[in-house]
Amino acid sequence: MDLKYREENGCVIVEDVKDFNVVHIFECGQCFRWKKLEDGSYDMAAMGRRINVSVNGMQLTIKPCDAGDFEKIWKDYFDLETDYSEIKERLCAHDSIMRNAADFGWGIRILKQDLWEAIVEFIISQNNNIPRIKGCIERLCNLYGEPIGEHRPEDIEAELMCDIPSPKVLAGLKEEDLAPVRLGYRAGYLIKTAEEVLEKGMPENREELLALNGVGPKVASCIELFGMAHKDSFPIDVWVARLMHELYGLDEKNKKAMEVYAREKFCGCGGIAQQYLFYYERENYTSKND
DNA sequence: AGCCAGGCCCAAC
DNA sequence: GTTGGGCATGGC
Repeated sequence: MDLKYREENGCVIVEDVKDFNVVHIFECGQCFRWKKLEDGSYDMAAMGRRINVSVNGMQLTIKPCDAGDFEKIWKDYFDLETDYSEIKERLCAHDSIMRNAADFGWGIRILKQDLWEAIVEFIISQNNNIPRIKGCIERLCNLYGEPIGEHRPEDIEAELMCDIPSPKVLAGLKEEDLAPVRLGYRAGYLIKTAEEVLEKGMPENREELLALNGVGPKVASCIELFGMAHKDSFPIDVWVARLMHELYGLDEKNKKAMEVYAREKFCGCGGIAQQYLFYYERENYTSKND
């Protein structure tokens, strides 16, 4: 795909961006640190940068940003060279359930996040709920992460924007050092995993992910999907298991059958399908019950 | 107040 | 290889 973009006033502006909605992307459960500002744009510190992202019509603005950073980092981070319309056509052609889910979360894109960040965040995510996960990660970053970016007076929380702490920093901690973060039993997982990564380097495949302490099949799938851009990876948590039963009639306990179904029916992008379904199920479930 | 959450580890089969 | 108990914490 040919990306039309330009630098302007320290920003990069991308034109003709389709299938891109900041709420869908940042609130669909694939990431936990993007902060919504009052104007509807989103802020984060990551990849050694601090940026703000906004969309106006089909125009995406990343600030501050230059062409070098855009080409090197954000083009892939936001998966801008993938045609999601074409993927949705294939996924929904013979699947009215998927059609509803993809109509609902039409602007979702699977982010290619920093691998170490994905490892840390999805270890924390296990047997946990999304509001609390966000709090844990924010406390962890504020306590042990590197501050990033300029303090902008218009942003009250600007000075608190910090990156995910490095393996080296986390490997040097004791569990009691993490007590203020309130990670529960996950604190030990995080420290041991940081030690393993420091010693052996970053994992490169599923087998190496599963060897990390606190990483099982579901967390490994999330790391593959959101930190390695494996769009066929199909994480099955309690929400996905429930929806595969409710919507597709599969046995709620049989994860093997769900993996087979996803592989055979979801056109080689089970991870994208999963994210449409996950967002659809969660938003409808929570709005139904309050 | 109690059930639940983007599950995993480990021991016992 | 599979199954089940235990697990910190706090959102709702």
